[in-house]
Amino acid sequence: MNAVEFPNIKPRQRSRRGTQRTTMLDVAKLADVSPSTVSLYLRKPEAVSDKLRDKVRQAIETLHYVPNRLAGSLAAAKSRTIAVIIPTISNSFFARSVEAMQEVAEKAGYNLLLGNSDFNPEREEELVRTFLEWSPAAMVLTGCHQNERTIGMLKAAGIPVGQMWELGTPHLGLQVGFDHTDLGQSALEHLYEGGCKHVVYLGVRLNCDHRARVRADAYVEAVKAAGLHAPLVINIPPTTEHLVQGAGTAIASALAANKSIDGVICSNDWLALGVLFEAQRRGIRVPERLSVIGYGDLDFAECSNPPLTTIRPHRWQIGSQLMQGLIERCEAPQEAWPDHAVDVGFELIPRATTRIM
Amino acid sequence: MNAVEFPNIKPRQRSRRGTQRTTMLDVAKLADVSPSTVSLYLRKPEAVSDKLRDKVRQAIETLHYVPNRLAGSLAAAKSRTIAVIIPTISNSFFARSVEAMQEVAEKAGYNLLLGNSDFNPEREEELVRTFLEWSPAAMVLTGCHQNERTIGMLKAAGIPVGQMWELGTPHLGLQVGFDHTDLGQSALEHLYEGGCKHVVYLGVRLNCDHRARVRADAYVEAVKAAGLHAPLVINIPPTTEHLVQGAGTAIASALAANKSIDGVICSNDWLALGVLFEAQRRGIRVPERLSVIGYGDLDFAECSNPPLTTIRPHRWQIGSQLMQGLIERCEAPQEAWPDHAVDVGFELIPRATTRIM
DNA sequence: TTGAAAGCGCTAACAC
DNA sequence: GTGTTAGCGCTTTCAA
Repeated sequence: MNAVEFPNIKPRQRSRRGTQRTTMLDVAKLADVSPSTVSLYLRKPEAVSDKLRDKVRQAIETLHYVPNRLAGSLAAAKSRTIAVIIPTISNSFFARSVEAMQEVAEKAGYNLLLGNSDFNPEREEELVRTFLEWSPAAMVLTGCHQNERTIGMLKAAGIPVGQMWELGTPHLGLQVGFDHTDLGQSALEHLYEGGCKHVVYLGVRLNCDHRARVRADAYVEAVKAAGLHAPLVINIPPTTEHLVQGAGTAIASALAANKSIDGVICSNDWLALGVLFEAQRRGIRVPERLSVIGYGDLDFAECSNPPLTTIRPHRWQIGSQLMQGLIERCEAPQEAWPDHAVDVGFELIPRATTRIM
Repeated sequence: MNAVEFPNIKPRQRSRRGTQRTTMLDVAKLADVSPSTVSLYLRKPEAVSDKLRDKVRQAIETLHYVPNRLAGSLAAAKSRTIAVIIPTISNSFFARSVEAMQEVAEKAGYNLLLGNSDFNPEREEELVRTFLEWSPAAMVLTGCHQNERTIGMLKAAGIPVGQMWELGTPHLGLQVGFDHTDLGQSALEHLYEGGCKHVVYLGVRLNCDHRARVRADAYVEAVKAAGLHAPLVINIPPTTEHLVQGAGTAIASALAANKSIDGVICSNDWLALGVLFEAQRRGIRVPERLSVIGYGDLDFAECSNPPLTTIRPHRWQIGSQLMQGLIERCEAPQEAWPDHAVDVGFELIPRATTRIM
């Protein structure tokens, strides 16, 4: 049996499945203008007459109107979100770049969708696929070791793509980074110039961190070219929790196996710190008996004992320049997106863990 | 003069402002089913018959169809994005929690929109406002020092809200964190128990980092209660780039001003490291002459010289538990969102920079 | 189990 | 400068 049917008392309370949310229409009604005027006001306030501008502003305020970006982006077929994929957040190298990107993006009215790939191309692919569903205005990737499918999706998406921290192929649009081969060579040269006769390379995750791998490879080639000794790359097992510890252990056993080692290039400052701690523990004099060079110029590098010689990447600059360029592209026609690479370089900071002769 | 006008050859190439993008309609046509069947397939594949399921799957594959989440979220009046606001990314404390949240969120099919407030309530407010425009499914904040307007917006939004790293008021929904007052007291107690007679507190950004401030205040109260000496809170000027350095300088001058100081509680392990470096430089024996306790249990704490006594917050757990709870709330009716606080505690790790008697 | 149809809240082309 | 109107691509009743 049917219950007594009330006629629709409320004359269609905002449609079949209304959300009660304050909409642009509500604002328009209150301000006594058309919805498109409200829309225009929101996008180009200067194109609205003073009188209406005031009315609209006031209506928005009294209603606490919050525009729905979902609807806006859908209608405009473009969003103001930029997707960023980094290997890991817990790494101040990338974190600083992300922070820089946030700052730049926000000023231009963009939001960041963040994901971490954990140095895994398949996860990167998955993230790109998911992020693309949000119609981002642009996409930022770390390095240039994307797989085929990722590249394909990105090409098909037709949005500006940025790659940071590395220069090379495949080139997906805008690159901001520096030459890791150059960096690896510079580190070795610095140690040789300081009088080292036998330099080893200490790294972690060399199998998945492509950039560290490139630096290590550069070291190997440069050692071969110099011909003073055989190259040795030590890859610390990635028990991430005890990275610093691992470096100490690794260098200790290398030193035990080969007494002639007198220089270490570390894949990052954390490892270098571990080496320094170990040297201290064993009474190995740094830099006389063992020279150490790091990478990153992290906070502690300047005041460790002794202060660490290291190589400083321009972490902030990488992020801000890339985002700047990307946003420009977002607001320019696609024809104005030539492939472009910006080499921001790096800086070798000689301190007290290496000798200068 | 008008050019020769061609009649509309292409019969309305997907509407006035079509985006050429492959849509659900394209898939439906190819699979020879209705759009709603495709939609259903995407959301509940098991509700579609085997035959149609296959046809749809195949059509999606051949067309490389990527659903448009913007449209989906708009139509459904809910999205699968969760907004996260942290003070700063370049801080492995929060970074680890974010990583944990990412992992949990992703498994459940959610994406993270990230923003950093830089410890500034006004920036936080601005971020909340912006993020709300995206109709997030939930919102995560750090700590519980939101301003009135932020709280108002959040209440009005009617979405699950999470607060991490701190327990207290205002309570906006789900809190996962620990008691910083307890932590401050524990640190002091530990030093007193080790025989310290005069303990100072070393911090940074105490004016904006509420949690560090709470720990410092707890120290002050506990010192007063013990009555052995006057409390002293040193607030390092926030020249962030040389945090470790700053700690060394600060402790050096404190020690010079008052020779009786024999213990330091550091607001984080970085500062503690700076103190350790400084002690080494000046030949101050740790822990005999000066005991040091940090906070964070960062990577290097275990293998510094001497290994650092510190307090470990459960960074990963905070993120994963909070996200877990939030997602549950997203999928439950609003009535099932009682205010709830989870105290995950912390762990004091005694190592070699403090004495145990 | 499947399909038709009516929006979700907004933008943008166009006319006035 | 302002309003009218037709979608953006999807979800979700509702009826078959």
